[in-house]
Amino acid sequence: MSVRTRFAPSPTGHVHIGNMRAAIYNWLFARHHGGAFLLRVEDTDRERSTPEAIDTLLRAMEWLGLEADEAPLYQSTRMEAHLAAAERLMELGLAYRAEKGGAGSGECVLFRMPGRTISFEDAIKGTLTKAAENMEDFVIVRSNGTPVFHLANVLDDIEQGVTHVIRGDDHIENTYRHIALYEALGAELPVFGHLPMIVNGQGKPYSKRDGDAFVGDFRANGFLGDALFNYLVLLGWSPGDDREIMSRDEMVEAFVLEKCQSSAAQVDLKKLSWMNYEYILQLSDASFRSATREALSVAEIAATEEQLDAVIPLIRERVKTLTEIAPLCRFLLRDDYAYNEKAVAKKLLKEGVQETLAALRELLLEVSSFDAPTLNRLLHDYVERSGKGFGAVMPPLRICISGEQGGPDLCPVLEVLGRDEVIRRLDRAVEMFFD
RNA sequence: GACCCCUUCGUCUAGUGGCCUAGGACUCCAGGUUUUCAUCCUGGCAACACGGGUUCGAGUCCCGUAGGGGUCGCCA
Repeated sequence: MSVRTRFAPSPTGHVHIGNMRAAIYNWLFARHHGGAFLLRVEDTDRERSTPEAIDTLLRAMEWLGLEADEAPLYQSTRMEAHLAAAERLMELGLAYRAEKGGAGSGECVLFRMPGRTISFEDAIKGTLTKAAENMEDFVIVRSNGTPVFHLANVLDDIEQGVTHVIRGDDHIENTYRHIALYEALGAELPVFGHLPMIVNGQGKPYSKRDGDAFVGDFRANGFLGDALFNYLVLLGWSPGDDREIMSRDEMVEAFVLEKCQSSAAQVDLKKLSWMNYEYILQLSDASFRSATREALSVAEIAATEEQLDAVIPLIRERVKTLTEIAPLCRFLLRDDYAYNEKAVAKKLLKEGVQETLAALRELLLEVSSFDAPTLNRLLHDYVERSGKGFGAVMPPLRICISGEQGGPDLCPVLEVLGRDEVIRRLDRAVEMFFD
């Protein structure tokens, strides 16, 4: 039988990276075996499962490139089948009506656990066992007549022909119950594989306060879907060799459950940033250009296509995340940039700087051609003649025209700004800091 | 508390009894290239949780201990 895996999230409006990693592993596993990856939306919790929440889920999957092979199954449409199965189980004596104390009132339907030890071979963790005396009968239909997760989940997996259930290890306890349900329903057991949790930078479980654990937040923070995908794949799995940056094809080819880790993994934003940088470098010129256009638009910085032509080469290999684009471009496209106080204090308000700037002003005004190579020669000559050193010349000039101590290569920046603008900014800064 | 799961550098990991004086990557630190900014190059710091076994030999197998996590809903 060909492999069929599924991602069965409950749409809540946020998609946690732990869930998304499970989706990625299911996708990879199905692709590796030439099987199908399915999506089932477990939307039976009416309160939380809004159209917006489902949209958020779908968008997150699209962003990461996780296309499903069949139309999604919405669990809410399957209630009749779930209840019919409960009836069947009651007829077989495998489930029964009863009053159970607690939240509900009235009779609900409980599934009768078989009363024997249940053991299964987990594809990731090995043999897992739970003794009969530690398992109790559980509710499968509420007293209000709606089916409970366990019943719905198992029935839908059977319905969709799921052969491998790969999910978080917080489901291990559920799996013992689910196995009993499969058997009672006379269905063949799928292979189960339980993934360890993903924890935050402090090694603790992600909580509501760890806002950056949602897929949408990573996107908003300037990470690329492919980069997050690659990072998440490596968080709990490895190809068995030293490869890290991998193409989808390579991942699909190498992905096996046996190489999954069985202990929790901690998210390291620094490493994610590094990986994101590597992916940004691999972006096509057209993709980077449209990313730049969007970043500038969000930051409300206007730019013509000609300006983009000039600015992009300066920043192309300097951004680790897309969110760094706008701040880096700002001074190139507008003159209302702020002067970094620390930079000013450290590099500008120093002995001799005013004279240096005055000298540079003259040279820049007179230089025959205002292009980067010429400007580079000009600055070199000045440094040599004045004996001041680049450290005393370049940084002050840079701060005057950009407000910052760091940034793109200086001479090309001067060229892009043009002579008039550079002189104007120079005069403005000198007036501001030295008069 | 009961039951279940987990444990190699700070982090992600390689390692399936000898190839391990434990390898790679990220981070960090030190040099070098670039006399701006950044990149890049080289080097360095740094781990088998602990205690018992089994074995000629254990990071790798077994048992304990400790620590961490999960589950104990008429949520999913």
